[in-house]
Amino acid sequence: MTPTAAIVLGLLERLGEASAYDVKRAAERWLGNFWSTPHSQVYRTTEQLAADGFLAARPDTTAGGRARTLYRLTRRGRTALAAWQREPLAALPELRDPALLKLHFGADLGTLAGAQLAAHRDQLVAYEARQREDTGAEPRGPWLTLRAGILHEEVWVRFWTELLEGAQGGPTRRAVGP
Amino acid sequence: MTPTAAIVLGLLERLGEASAYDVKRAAERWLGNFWSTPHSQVYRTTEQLAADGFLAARPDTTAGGRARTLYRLTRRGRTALAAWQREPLAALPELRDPALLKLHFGADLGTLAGAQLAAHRDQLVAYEARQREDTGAEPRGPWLTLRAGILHEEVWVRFWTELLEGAQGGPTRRAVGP
DNA sequence: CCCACCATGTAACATGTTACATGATTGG
DNA sequence: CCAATCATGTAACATGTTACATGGTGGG
Repeated sequence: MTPTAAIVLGLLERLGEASAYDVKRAAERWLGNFWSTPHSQVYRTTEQLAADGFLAARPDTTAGGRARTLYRLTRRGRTALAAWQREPLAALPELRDPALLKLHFGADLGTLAGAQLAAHRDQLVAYEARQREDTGAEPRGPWLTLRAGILHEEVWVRFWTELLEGAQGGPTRRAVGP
Repeated sequence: MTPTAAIVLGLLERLGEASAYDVKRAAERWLGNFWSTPHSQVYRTTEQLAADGFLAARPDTTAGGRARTLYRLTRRGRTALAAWQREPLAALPELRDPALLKLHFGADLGTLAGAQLAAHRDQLVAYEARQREDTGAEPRGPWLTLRAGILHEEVWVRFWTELLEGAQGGPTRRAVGP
């Protein structure tokens, strides 16, 4: 079960019968915070899952609008999703941030830290705004992932801010202390 | 310039002439902290960079040992690396953590948070040990990326700890406050 | 001398990214 | 009615992952 497959199954459970495009929009709305899934990926995955019997596909016949395919979970899909939800997960993600690569290889601190700091600040503001919109009524999952995003953005802001301040102090000083 | 290409060029600048395997080991040592690069990827990239004129390749002729190819930067490679280092970078990384997916889709909090917490704690301990080994003499880049790793692990530990405590309080309570 | 592990690759396949194409819908 | 945008896909290519293959080397 690849992450994308889990996303499609999980969202279709919520959406009932839906098109690949619907799934893509739901993914943006609910997961866009920490996981992006290009639409081409979603189309490929729905097709694959249907071929493997996890989804049932049928053409949409409603009058008007372009032809499209609707999907819904089969019993098998539901079972697979539930099994995936139950499995624990000990694997850790990598930071894998290109900005850290540049930092490692000696990019100019002021330039890099300035650009990153601005971008992370914007992201943090956007997340906080979204968090304020949250009524607290919906399931906890989405709220918690948003909180994770906020915590990490706070760390990035702190990290690049310290670097920037250190860079202003001159290149011979150590930027941050232990 | 893909990230992998930048890694290969950056490491070869440091290593002088080296084999793909040497580059892979250096990547593990220096970048393993936040970026993994499977050896197959490194072999493909050195070959590609050589074909494009960024690296010069020559067979290793030293007696004994298996035949292998040694690479070094060409002038063009050096120029490309310097240009990459100068470019600012405003793009942000995604968390893209499978554990957050499970969390979003309602995995059991106790199980998931327990497994993640243990793994992140181990990682944090390992990073802190490595940081203590650091003499402070080497270039700052590697030290700074290690620090970034530590800050993020601390956040993860905090995040999953709060969830775990919230889960013990019972599923009707909100796990964490704003 | 043989087994395990290091070193050096190649190959197949899955995933992710980018670009192309084109039919509806809607706002100006 | 035209342009922009939403919706619905397909295709090509790059990257990442996993598995295979096999030659050296060093320790028991």
